[in-house]
Amino acid sequence: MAKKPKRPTYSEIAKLAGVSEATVSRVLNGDDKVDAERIKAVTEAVETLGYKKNRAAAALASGRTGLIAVVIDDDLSVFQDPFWGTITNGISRVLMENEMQTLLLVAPLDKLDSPVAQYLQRGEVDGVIFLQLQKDSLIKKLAKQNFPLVVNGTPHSSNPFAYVDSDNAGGAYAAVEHLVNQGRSCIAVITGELNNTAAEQRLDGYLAAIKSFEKRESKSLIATGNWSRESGYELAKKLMGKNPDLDAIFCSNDIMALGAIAAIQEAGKSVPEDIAVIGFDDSFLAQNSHPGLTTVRQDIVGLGMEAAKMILAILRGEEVHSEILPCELVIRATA
Amino acid sequence: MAKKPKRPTYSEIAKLAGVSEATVSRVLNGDDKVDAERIKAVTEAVETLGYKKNRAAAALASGRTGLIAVVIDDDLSVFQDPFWGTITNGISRVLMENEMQTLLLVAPLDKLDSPVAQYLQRGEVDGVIFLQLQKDSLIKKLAKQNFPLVVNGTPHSSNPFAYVDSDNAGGAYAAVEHLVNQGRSCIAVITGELNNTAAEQRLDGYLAAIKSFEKRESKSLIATGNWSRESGYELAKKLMGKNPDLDAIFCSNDIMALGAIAAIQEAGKSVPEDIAVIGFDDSFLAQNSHPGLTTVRQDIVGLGMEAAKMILAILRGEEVHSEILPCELVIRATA
DNA sequence: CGTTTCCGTGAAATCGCTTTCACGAAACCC
DNA sequence: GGGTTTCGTGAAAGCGATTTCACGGAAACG
Repeated sequence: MAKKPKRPTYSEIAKLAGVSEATVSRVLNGDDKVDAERIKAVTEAVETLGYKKNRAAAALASGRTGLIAVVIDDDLSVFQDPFWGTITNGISRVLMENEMQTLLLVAPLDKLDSPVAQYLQRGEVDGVIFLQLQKDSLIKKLAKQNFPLVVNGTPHSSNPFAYVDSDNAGGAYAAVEHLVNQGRSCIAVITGELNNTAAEQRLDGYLAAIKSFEKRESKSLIATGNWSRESGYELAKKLMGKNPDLDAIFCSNDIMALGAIAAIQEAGKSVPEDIAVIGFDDSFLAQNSHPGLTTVRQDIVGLGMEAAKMILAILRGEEVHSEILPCELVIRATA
Repeated sequence: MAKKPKRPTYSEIAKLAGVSEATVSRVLNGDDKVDAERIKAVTEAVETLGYKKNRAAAALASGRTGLIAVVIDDDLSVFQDPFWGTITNGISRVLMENEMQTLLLVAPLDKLDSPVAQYLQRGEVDGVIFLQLQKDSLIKKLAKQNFPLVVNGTPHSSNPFAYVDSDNAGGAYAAVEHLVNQGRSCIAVITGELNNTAAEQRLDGYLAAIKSFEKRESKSLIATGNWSRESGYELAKKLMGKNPDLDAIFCSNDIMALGAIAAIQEAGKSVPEDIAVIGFDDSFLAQNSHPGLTTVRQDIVGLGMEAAKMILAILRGEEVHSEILPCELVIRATA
């Protein structure tokens, strides 16, 4: 099967460098209390022999595997969404630079004793990054056990675990601000499902902006959607019906924005002349829409990179604080 | 950091089952030449102790890591594409069922001595699945070394490695057949970049169908695109210009199809009344387009699952043959 | 019935690295 | 200056499986 070129081991390095294997280990693991000369000798020996550590052996001896699990919930059409691919890219990049590997765990998370749950608690990985926190019972359990973990997305209550998230509220605020600057005065919002913190935060950003720019506030300008194109379409219709002077809609994601645009155009109005529309995510959909959808972009790779950095910090025993990354308004044709 | 509930080892199992550790190993690794009674005893002991194998130890002793790498090229906007997330899902599922883990390697593959290349050859994984084979120098090298690998996508020449792919030609054929059945007679094609085997195969399928249904064949009906919306838009314009009686376009992906539709509508014609359009991929884009895009769906999860099964078979030392999965025509509004 | 082959089994070596422990030398203290 | 710390170092004991090897009994042979 595989060839056997017999890779060098500590034994050879130790011999060549004229030190003990223990010292080789110390040097290779960055233990500082080693004589500079020996460090140099070992480093050179490693170099000339082309030594690469055997991870399995290291893992067995140390109990640390060098693996970080990225857990993705299996259900849903999660996989239609390029989001997780992008964030995983960011994670993987940072981990690789730090000699750690990314282990992908795709599985349903509902049950506390699911294979994944067991796997994680079995010490097969050093830490875990959750890409979604809807079903957080497992996360809570692990957090309670003090298992190194980082979550993507803001948790509901003041949970005890570190997380990374985009500045959803800030992004929404910027979107509304842009609409205001364009002279829009009757600005509506179509939210996502409100049991979701991202949806909440985007709504909060909208509300904060409306208040701070003293635009019209009204229940009739707030429509609760469910992220789907359908809901964007229907709710835009409703909003237009209730508010004849409506001149802008901020949608909590791109897909709903596209639905809303369809509804507006069907009603014989034009975008953005009559009604401006802004989405959220800057998804592939937004990038390939016509007219080009103005939207709020998240730094998804950045989220992944931050998450990875945080888990590494946790493993080093450092105190970590959650990170909120800024969003960027991408102005195209619809607003 | 982590707790120490001291997991059971072979030693405990052996004691409880009244056999040697060697026998425990034999049972747990499916060696058949063990007395049925002892197998039962060991199995029960494993059960009552809740034993789970320590992978690091197994890896060290056996030289097999239980890890399969999934390699994705880092450059490009690969990550905008949900494709790889979906296929990885399929891979992961099958591997998990077989007690193997999915290791994600995201990295540039151009150089033969890139970190990833080194990593793979270092025996840190048992096998590898490549999700893209543009830059196949590394793949060829590994294949030459007899390293267990599977590739997604049809390789150019008769390369010596196993691959999985969708039946691109068959899907294209079905699309054209559908157009023919609808009474279309002047059917054009917009291809992808032709250095790409998928683009080639889709074109081949188109050509085969045109020939077999005896529709008009002409260079002027074949436009070479580059997968982008822009190229779909421009080429559709050109095709309409050259062929006044054009009544259908088959596009090699959804994005170009969307571009083509825009061009057609701009020219004052309607889809599908005047000109029918079919895409390829059934991407998120297609699923959320209006009017609904008729397109060809690949079984992407299936590709992943097949790839995983193949690598497992290779590891078992079995002979494997490449797999071509059928595509399915998804009929919506545009054709 | 004696001899040879076959087979299931356990003892023990091994995989390559980490880490504890103890030791001698150097540095510190009063 | 004697005694105590501190510090760098190497020997050696694991880590928890796998796998080779040799043994003894059963089966097969002549």
